[in-house]
Amino acid sequence: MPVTLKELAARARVHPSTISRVANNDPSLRIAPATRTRIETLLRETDYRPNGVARGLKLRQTFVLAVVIPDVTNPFFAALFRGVEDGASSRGYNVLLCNTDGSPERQRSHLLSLHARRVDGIVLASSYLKDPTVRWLRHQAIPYVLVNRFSDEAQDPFVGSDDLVGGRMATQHLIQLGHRRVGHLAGKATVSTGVLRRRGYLAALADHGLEVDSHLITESGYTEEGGARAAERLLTAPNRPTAIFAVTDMTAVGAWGAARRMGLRIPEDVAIVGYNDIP
Amino acid sequence: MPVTLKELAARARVHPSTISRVANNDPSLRIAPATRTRIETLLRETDYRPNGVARGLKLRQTFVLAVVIPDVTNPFFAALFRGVEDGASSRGYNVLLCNTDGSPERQRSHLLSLHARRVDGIVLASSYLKDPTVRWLRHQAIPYVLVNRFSDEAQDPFVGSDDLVGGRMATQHLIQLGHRRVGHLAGKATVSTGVLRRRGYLAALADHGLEVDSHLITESGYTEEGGARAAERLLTAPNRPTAIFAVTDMTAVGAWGAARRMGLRIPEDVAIVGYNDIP
DNA sequence: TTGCGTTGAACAAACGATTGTCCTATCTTA
DNA sequence: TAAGATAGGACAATCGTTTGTTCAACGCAA
Repeated sequence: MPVTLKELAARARVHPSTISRVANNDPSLRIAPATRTRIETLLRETDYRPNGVARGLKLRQTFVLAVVIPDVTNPFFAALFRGVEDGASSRGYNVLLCNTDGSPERQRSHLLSLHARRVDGIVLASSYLKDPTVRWLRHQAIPYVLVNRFSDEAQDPFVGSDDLVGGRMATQHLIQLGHRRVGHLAGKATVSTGVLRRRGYLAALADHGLEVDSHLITESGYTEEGGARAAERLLTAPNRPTAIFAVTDMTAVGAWGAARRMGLRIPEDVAIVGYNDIP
Repeated sequence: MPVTLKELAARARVHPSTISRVANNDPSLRIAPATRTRIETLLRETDYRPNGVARGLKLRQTFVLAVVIPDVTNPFFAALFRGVEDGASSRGYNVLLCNTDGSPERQRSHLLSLHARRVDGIVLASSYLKDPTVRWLRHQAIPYVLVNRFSDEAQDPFVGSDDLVGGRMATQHLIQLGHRRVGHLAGKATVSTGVLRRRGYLAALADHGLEVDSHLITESGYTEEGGARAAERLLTAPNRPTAIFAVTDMTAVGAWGAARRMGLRIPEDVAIVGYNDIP
């Protein structure tokens, strides 16, 4: 059992508060040098470290953050987490990681749990449009920031890329390579990235006077398998696209695999562009 | 500010302990049905959830686990984490994720922090041979399990693959394909996986009466870049190997990239086998 | 009416740490 | 030498829950 203030106090024959003040280097403490030395030695000998739980209760600060993402095996989110953890741990924080798999219920239950745990802050990268959980979060006392995806309806703290512009640029790139039939593996209509990147795709087509062929747009979700299935639909259809803009890199990878399995060369037979910049 | 037992007690005109007992469905509580209903209604109305920090202090159980790995952007460790988190969160636990980048100091500081936080358990997947941090951990009251890598010197709880047999099988596979000059991108001598897989490699060579050429063994570390650099060394040397056994999949990926850049075909010019089963 | 068993809760002591306040010697100074 | 200052810590409340114990009021039987 780890040592407590009370035990140390008994050993040093002083009051626990005195130990605490020495350990925390409280400037308001006036203490005899000899006593201070005695206590400091004791602290070192016993390798005392204050109980973080008790500390959290008293200070109302846990030094724990949380990152909520769909799935950490997706390299994009793994990298996102690393960024947070690197910054946090160097400042004395630890970071909880929660995977939602895109399930609103899992997200909700995770957030309730994080709230009860009194984490000091939440990075939420799996929000939906008009997300009830985000709505709830707004009324709680916990600082939070939405990442990558946002939830409309209100101004939440948000950091992410401009998906509209990004989707437009990606599509434009394909068009400028000479492609006239550009397909889109679209994200979900309930997620900001999906909606905006699709809108960017449409804008780019309009920019170049290309007509929208609804058969060239198919929902893929955000997984590799989803991308593979969607790409297969697109590429087996009559009059298939010569290029594809995939809503994320993971779906692009899926599309890539599907195209290869169908014997298509990339980029000669079909060009593929993703979105995320994963390895 | 979230609601507390004391506040609810005031509103329901009962003692806090009574609220607690109703909330926890304490069987030892005898209570008038009317009072119980009143309290239950109140609990629902206020959406009361006990403060996890206070609870953790009193119960001496935090319902927090921790996973310590070198780097979550490595798909192998990301998958490892997902496994833990899936099992944990369905049982009411949250999981802290710590990246060490293979640095003993970062590992040590993380473990001290986790200890102070009174996590309920630690999954450590970044231990060294004769690891002082593991040595320390053995004397603490926290349950732990070593994963993937182990630390010798003592019997720690461990789960992982048999790296000796695995390394042997991988190498054997290459030999049976007809390769006579099989190179090895070796892990570090300070890590169990590195040592054992190398030993497995050597055993396989011996099994087939092949001589060990020390030029065919080069340390690569566990990163993609390390694998690339090491493979480059191996492949530019005179009398280069026709096959390579890489200590992990990430190094194999690096080797793959290096070989391609050098204009070598895989597996015609050089065969590559990794270890981990990542996507 | 006295005594006893229930009912229905209140009480209080933890869990460990933090921090504002109070107290008692020992000096200092007039 | 009496009063005030200062040094050196002790005290105690608090953070929000949990849980063993106590207790008043009531009902019932003898």
